[in-house]
Amino acid sequence: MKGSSGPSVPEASLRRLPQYHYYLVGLQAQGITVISCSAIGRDLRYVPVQVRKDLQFTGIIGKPKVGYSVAELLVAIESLLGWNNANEAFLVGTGNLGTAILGHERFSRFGLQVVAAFDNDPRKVGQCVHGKPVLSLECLIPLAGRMNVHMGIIATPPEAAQAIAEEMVKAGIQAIWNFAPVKLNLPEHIIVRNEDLYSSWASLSCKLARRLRVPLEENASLN
Amino acid sequence: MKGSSGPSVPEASLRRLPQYHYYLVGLQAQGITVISCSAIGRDLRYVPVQVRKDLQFTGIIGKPKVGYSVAELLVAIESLLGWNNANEAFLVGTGNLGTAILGHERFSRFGLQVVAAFDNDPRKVGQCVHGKPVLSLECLIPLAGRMNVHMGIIATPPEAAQAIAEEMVKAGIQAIWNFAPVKLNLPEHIIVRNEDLYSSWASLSCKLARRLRVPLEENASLN
DNA sequence: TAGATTGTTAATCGATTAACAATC
DNA sequence: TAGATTGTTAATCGATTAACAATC
Repeated sequence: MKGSSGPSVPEASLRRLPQYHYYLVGLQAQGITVISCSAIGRDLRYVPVQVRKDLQFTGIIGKPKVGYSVAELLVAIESLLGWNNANEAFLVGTGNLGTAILGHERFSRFGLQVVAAFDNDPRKVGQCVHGKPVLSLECLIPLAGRMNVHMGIIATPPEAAQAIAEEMVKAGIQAIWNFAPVKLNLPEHIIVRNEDLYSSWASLSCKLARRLRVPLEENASLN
Repeated sequence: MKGSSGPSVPEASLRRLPQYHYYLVGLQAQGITVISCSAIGRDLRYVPVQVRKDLQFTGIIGKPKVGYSVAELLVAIESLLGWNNANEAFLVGTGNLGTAILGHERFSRFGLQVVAAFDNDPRKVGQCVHGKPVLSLECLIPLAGRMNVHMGIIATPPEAAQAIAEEMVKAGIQAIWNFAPVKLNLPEHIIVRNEDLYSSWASLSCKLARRLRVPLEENASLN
């Protein structure tokens, strides 16, 4: 039993959907109203059938020989991703990264609204960062309940992340976006997304090291 | 022909290796010198055989009934990921995100050393951000050649990303870490890693929307 | 109509997991 | 030795791609 909201979207498709979204917004700005899988695939470098499979999860039905309605797709993707109604979120940790996230006003267009930030540094508490109040960590639990916040963002040093996450769970938060490079140990039902920059860096760094290590002539045959 | 550096590591393992690394550093700090797959798996929530498969790519051979040498694993992972010798990198875009990356001094421990930042805002050029000089974009190509820099980080608004990436390629840069939410169109041989925060956000947001949409009783059976 | 494009079923591919022999 | 743990081969699973019928 998968609930009443259709089949669950595979992680891989979920990662591509925002790319289609960004692309479709661009098309709409150019006044283009219909688009085919092959055109999307050409511009975004995916095979057309993959685009088709992904778009099927939106429930939008295309017209053979014509394509899909750009406007319909946009609405459907936003609805599928939950971007149509705002998620209010708390952010903990107002270092460099936390500050950057607070300042990224573009997020608000995609349903993410950070309503308050938290820090344990008394010099920061009481200040505003990018227009958001920085509060003491002790306020997190009482405020989350009162404001009915379901989402938490962790941008603390790794050592603090687990404790903060547990606080968030106690506060009734259901989904956590974790920017600290630690695996969080939390109850099954909490939705966690780890944004591990070291993992990404590893991928890049490994491939470059490989490239620089092997003789130049071999590079062509390397992927 | 896959080059002379052993079999290429699958992306999925590559993403887990930094997690093992972080975990092993912690063990070493506690004075633990050997560790088994089952212990790693228990703490990091992976099945032991997966840990074993991943660790095999390091080339380190464990001792049955004992486990793996923590020190050996650390050295091997660092070498595999190319973290043992510094990659000098250029960063373009000194907005919130670019500033955060520049300030993340922890990266330098993992072989990433940003040597210069670039921006097209004349008010920023000539300043320093987190100790790194901000230069005019025109300096990128000549400097990259002279300093032999192979890595570029893009932290610009999406509209600028493609043009910057092309500049980087002209400058001889071989690997690009792209934080702008656009698919870059570049020659095959350029190594690109997209750090698309919207993709991550989509995954989280979709799952939370689903959770909040379905009746509470069904949540238990939802994953 | 003819041809391009969608929708769908089947085949392929790669990654994860299971099973089990080898070893300290 | 007995038992835990590694290393490896085979089975499973899911995602991608190929093939083809349906449709405007």
